[in-house]
Amino acid sequence: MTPHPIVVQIVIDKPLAQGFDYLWDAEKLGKLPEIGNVVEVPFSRGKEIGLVIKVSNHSDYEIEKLKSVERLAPLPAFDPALLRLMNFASQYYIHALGETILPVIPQMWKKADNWEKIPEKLESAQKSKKKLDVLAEGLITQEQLNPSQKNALQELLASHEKENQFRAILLQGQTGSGKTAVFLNWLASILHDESAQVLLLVPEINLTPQLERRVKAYFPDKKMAVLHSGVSEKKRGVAWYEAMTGKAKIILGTRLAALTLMPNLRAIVVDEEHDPSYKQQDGTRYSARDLAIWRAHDQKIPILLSSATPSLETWLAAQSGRYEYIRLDQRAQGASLPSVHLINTRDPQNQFSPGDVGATKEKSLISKTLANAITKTLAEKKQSLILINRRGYAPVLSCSACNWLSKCAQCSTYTVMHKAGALGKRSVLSCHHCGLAKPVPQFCPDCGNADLKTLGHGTQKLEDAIEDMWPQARVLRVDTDSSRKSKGAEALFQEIHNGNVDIVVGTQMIAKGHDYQNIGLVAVLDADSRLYSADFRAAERLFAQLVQVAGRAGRSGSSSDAGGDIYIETQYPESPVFQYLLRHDIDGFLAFTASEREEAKLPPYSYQALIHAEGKSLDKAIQFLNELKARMRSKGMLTKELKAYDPVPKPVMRVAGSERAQLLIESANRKTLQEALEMIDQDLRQDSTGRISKTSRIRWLVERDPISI
DNA sequence: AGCACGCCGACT
DNA sequence: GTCGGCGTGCTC
Repeated sequence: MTPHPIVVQIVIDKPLAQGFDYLWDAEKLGKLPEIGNVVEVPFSRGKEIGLVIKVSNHSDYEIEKLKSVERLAPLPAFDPALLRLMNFASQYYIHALGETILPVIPQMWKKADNWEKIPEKLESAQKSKKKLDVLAEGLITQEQLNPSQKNALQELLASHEKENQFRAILLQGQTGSGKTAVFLNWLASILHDESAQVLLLVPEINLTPQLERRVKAYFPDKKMAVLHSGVSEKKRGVAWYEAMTGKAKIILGTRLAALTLMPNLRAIVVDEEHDPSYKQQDGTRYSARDLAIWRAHDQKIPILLSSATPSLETWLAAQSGRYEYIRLDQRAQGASLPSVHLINTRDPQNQFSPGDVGATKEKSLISKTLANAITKTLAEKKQSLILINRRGYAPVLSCSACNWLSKCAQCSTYTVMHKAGALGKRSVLSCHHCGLAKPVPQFCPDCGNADLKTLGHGTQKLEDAIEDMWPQARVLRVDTDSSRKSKGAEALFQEIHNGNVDIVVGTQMIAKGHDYQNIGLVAVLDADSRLYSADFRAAERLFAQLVQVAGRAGRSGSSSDAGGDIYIETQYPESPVFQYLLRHDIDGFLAFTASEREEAKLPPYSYQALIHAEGKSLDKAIQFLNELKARMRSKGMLTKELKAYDPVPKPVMRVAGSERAQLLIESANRKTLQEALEMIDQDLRQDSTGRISKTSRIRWLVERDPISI
């Protein structure tokens, strides 16, 4: 053993708070260790991929017992800026450092056996990429900016001399106002510097080939790396490598891209910054938008947040001057705002009566008023989009004789009836929470009665009803089921673009990220289901979705007439969500929501965290959380500053056989909450005496800034 | 998180 | 007598 062994501390992808020390054999590995190196180490009986977080000559552990680093990945070391971000994320979201860092490494780099063969792979990827570049040529690379866009761009560029400085900018503008063109032009100016890299974050569902092509067309001579879960493993591995080596200048990706190493990162754009998909819902439950802002601040670079309906947090920051505020209210290309129509479904005038021609009251799932509007839209040779946020045929099957309802065997939910597909597949009852599907029974399992009825309706049933009502119309259903069956969502969207469809029935996914040219009407059928929810953010989300949906109807760049119509069926037309929407008053709605939240001391006027607990029985989960709360009290943590509510079952209490509960913790003070969460985490991890009995075998998780409660 | 070790109940 | 339940501790 050498007198001065090189010792490195490694973190691995396990929920272990500490790192582990290993010896570094510089001769065998060919290099001295660097903080941020990706390595393979022996761990327990197997091997693990880890990251070097410390290099020294000693270990608190017995040197003789140290194992050695096996291999060093042919990757640049994670730089200090990225490690600062990882450290912050790990602390803030109360997750082990290793569990925060390692999941960002693409699968291709997690197999150490591949490391030697990787250069070839990278080369073959280069070649196949060339083809795409050729395809991208010939696309429009410039767009005419209208005066409003030019102003916005000027404002962005004006403070450009403030290099090396954090700036947060909210770019707020209606759908169709041309936000994308503005920020792409802004990024272009930053990319004048040959080595500069920019990060463009988009919500999960918005990253379509369309957008990718558009960005590519803007920057034909810049290398772009696309990072999202839909990209093949190999491509992702290559893109990630190109981002971290600085080769790729434009990194376009979903939330996971926010944690990618970019050595020359100079600007960040978060498109649709309010979108809930920026919040990761498993693993480290981070908000990619919030982390991006932290990163921009830390690295002293500008970040632009773009949205038609900003999150309340961002909007307030812009209102108060903490963020720069750029408005873009003029719609591009003369497109005008759609007219919003609220259909009061309680008003009999809006409903079919038995004597009506066309559809009977029983048969029609939509109001008479809406049906008339669709007929009119068809006559005008325009397309209609009909949204209902429930896929399948019907949300539940029931027995007309006894009170049997189709329930999932392992979850506390009803199973959704899905009708047979074109491929002769059987109709099934499927659970949308655990995925379990079984054939639809012929007879009631409880009483044997053959008369089983569906309750409620989803996209499939609506599709059937629409086909019945307008037999001559071409109807297309777009939801995760139909896009799985055909060649994916893109193929379906293409059908709409090509004008091969008259009426589109689908879930929210139709409304995202696609600019259709010939939409005359958009209808939302189940808005009420999300209006009065236990989740205080439901109205905000619904509003944002409705504005987005309305934007689809308003896009009519090619035709000169006014924007289309949006119809919303509701029992509560007087609700503020709809009233502000009627006036297209986004700021009014946000101001109203802000005052409500302030009064109720809800976020962003307070800070929250959820402790999730999951166990074999609900009682055990609740008991665990009660014990935790009692411990918090006995430790004097529950003060005026920090409030713990009572543990409650989760909205879907039982999933895949385990039962779940949650405890909400709230404080007006961010730091108080942070400290409390750290204490709770330590307390729960401690394996010393006096800890909460592990007898109940509860799996628990701390979630910071939950977006739905 | 896994996984092995080890200590108590119903049974191939 | 064992199989296997799960509480406990450990992983450099």
